[in-house]
This record gives sequence, C-alpha cells and structure tokens, in this order.
Amino acid sequence: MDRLDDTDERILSELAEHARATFAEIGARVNLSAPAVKRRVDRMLDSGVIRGFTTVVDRNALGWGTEAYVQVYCHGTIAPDELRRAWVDIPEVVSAATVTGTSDAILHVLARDMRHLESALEKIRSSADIERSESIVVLSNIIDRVRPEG
Amino acid sequence: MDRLDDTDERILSELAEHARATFAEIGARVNLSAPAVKRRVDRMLDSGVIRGFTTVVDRNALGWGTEAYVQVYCHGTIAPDELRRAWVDIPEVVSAATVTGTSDAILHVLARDMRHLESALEKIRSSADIERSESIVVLSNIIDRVRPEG
DNA sequence: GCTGAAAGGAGGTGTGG
DNA sequence: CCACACCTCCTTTCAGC
Repeated sequence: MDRLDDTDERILSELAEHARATFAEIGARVNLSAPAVKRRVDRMLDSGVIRGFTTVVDRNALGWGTEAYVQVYCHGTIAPDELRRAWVDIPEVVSAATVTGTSDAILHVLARDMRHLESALEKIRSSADIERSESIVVLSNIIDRVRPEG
Repeated sequence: MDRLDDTDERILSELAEHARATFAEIGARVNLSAPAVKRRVDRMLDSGVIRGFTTVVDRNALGWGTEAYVQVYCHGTIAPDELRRAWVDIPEVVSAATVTGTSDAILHVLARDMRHLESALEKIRSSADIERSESIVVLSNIIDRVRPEG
C-alpha cells in the first residue's frame, strides 16, 4: 500500500477506540459518507495495514491476574523463526520479540496465578535451547493503551 | 459480575479474533441465537468484563517500526499513580507497569525511528524523578497476540 | 432465570452518477 | 466521493422451556 493520508489515520484512530462503530458513525467524525469509509477500511484490510479487530477483556475478571516480562538468554544464536515455532503454541505467551542487548528475546506472559506462571515459564524454557531466563513480574499496570479508554 | 460460564468464554474467544463478527455468526459457532449472544455480550460490557473493541494495526505499515522495552529506575519510592500522571500524556508510551526486581517500572515504547525513540526516552526521563533507564530495543516481533487463548 | 421467533428499523454494500 | 436501492443484520418484544 502506498501511504495513508490524514483521513485514513483518523479512521484508524476511531477504529482503535471503537472497533464496532458503524461506518456512518465514523464517517460523521471524519466528514465522509459511510460507503467512503467502508472503501478505505476495506483497502486497509486488503493491504494489511489493519490486521484485524479484537476485543479488550478485563484480565482480572477472567482470572488472569498475573503478568510477567521474561528476558531469555539462548545458547548460541537462534533464528527468530525457530523461537516462534517453539513458543507460538504456548497460550500464556502474549508476545515475543528478539532484542538487542545482553538477552536474546523478551516475552510478555500472562497467567492465572504464580503457580500457573511458574509452569508457563517451565514450558517456555523447555521448548527452546535456553541458557537461562530472568522474570520481571508486574505489580500493577499503570498505562495500557491497547485498551480503549471507554 | 458473578462468573462466566463456558458459553461466555467461547463468545469472548470468538470476539477476540473477530470483533466485528455479526451476532448471528458468533451464535452459529457457540450454538446460540443472535439475540442470546447479544444479551450475553451486553451483560459483559455492563459488568466490565469486556472493556471495548479495538483494531489491530500493522505498526510497520504506519511507519512506527521502532520499538523498545524500557526499564526505569527511580529515586526512592514513587507511587504508581504518580508515574501514571507522568507518562500518560506521552503518546509513544504504549504500556507501563510497576514491577518486582531491581527496576521500578517497565515501559513499552513505540516510535517511528531511532531518533524519535531517543526523544521519547528523553520525555520519559524528564517527566519523573528517574535515576536511570535501560532500553531493550526490539529487533523483530515473533509473536503478537492480544489475549491469551487459554 | 434462560432461550428462540418474528417484526420493524437500522446499517452494510454494490451500482450509477 | 455521494445518492440510492437492496438486502443483510441488529434489536426489541413476545411467548415458551
């Protein structure tokens, strides 16, 4: 896709906060008709700019109140794709990225409680050639912009 | 809200992957009629289990290709609320949490490029009583889920 | 309580301008 | 990009389990 103009950005901003808003509602905010908004959204879906629409769930309400960032140190060099295959089937791993610095990867892990977190860490360590890992447990989330503010 | 039954969980799971799916589509997958699904979704919205619906955007397509996790070390003890006030107005900060361990907080920061990241870090450091910070720059995202699937 | 059925109204979507 | 038409879907009300 070429590039997004200002209107596309505003549509994305609206969708980020209210993904189930009607095209007409979005159109009213960006001064466009509903069909025009739909065409732009369809184009962004086709081109991959919009990867999908999701629901923000209160983790505590679901009983997933334990959260940690895990820095992973590997033996030698491991290809990102290899790490992906190792961890993508572990549901507790919300995100994973290879990083600069002393560690090789950082993972964001959610669990129901400490015991659950411990078992998730064990799964993470055993599914790849890990030397060691360092867990940073979250005490309280103070900002989380993935969530719309409503 | 009391508790979620199995059907509620399945509806949440569907919504997490396709937040713009019609109630009829969701109903077909969980063996319920559209009105029944809507009532359950409305109830979860009221009770706060569902916090909202959002759009997953490809950050690289938007030109926000630089990403870092920042560990922050504060002078003395700072209340979480104080940190929130300090950082909530910095748009580059996607998430922030107080944590256990040697650092006081960990931030997830997005930027357009390294120069932009640098200026964002400067804003972060100057807006609170920070002793020092340690940045872990992301090389490549290998997993990016919005919610655990368990 | 919960569900499903039906009706009226609102929104999505394709064509022509 | 808008206007219009068609059609699907949402949403309410109703009654039944």
